[in-house]
Amino acid sequence: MATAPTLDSAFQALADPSRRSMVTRLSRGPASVSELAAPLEMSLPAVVQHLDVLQKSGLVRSEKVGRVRTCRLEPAPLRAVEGWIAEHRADLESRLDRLGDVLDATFGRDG
Amino acid sequence: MATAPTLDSAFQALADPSRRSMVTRLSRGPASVSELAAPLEMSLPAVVQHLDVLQKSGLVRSEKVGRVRTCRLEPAPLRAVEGWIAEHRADLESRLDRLGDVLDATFGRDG
DNA sequence: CCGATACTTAAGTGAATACCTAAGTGTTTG
DNA sequence: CAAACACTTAGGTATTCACTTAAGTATCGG
Repeated sequence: MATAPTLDSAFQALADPSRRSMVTRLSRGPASVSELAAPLEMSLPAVVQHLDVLQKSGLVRSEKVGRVRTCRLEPAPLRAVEGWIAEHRADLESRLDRLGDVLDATFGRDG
Repeated sequence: MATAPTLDSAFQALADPSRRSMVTRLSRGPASVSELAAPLEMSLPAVVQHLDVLQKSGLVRSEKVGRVRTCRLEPAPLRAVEGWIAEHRADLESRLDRLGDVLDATFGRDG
């Protein structure tokens, strides 16, 4: 479970709707802090705190040029989170499928 | 964004390693509260609190028969979370792919 | 029917979150 | 060079979170 610390902070980061809205915006391309802040009805420092959470989780990277900080979404942590869920859903659903088969075999496929 | 409230609580629920360990256990089949608690080094009430979080998020459902409560994983919220991430990752990566194409076209495919 | 089992409820605590306002620090622009 | 701009830092508050212990409440097994 070496990937656990990343999953923790990534799931945590994605748990907040404001941060998900920032991720949605960034999935369409890089953006400045002000651009990320624009649709959110909160102070700029609050937005920056959300951005910190996203950066600490590795989901977002940013660099400052002049006075504007440009933020980008990172694919890797997104893939890690998607992978974790996909595995568990696959385990669950294959088991549910087999259960369906058993029920079919026991009671007949057209019940 | 009608699915947002579910995503909130589902991501939140999955942000904790104890709760993810419970989900992992349940992806292999139904389990009682004590079975979920066994590998976790915390009190039973703490485990039940985590279970409540999982249930309120819709990820887990449970029913009590006699004195034992049996918990199961629900596929739907797992699919919703996976879908949200898949969409955003797809947007991001297709954009990164196109960026790669542009760089290739500008500088040549073998640099 | 009595003790063990499997939770369940209640109440409390310390740390982490999600905001805020106010006052900075560098960068550009007129 | 002064004002506007894009953050950045500092500090404060109210709520939520992740636990804890202690004391219940229904089963079930002998």
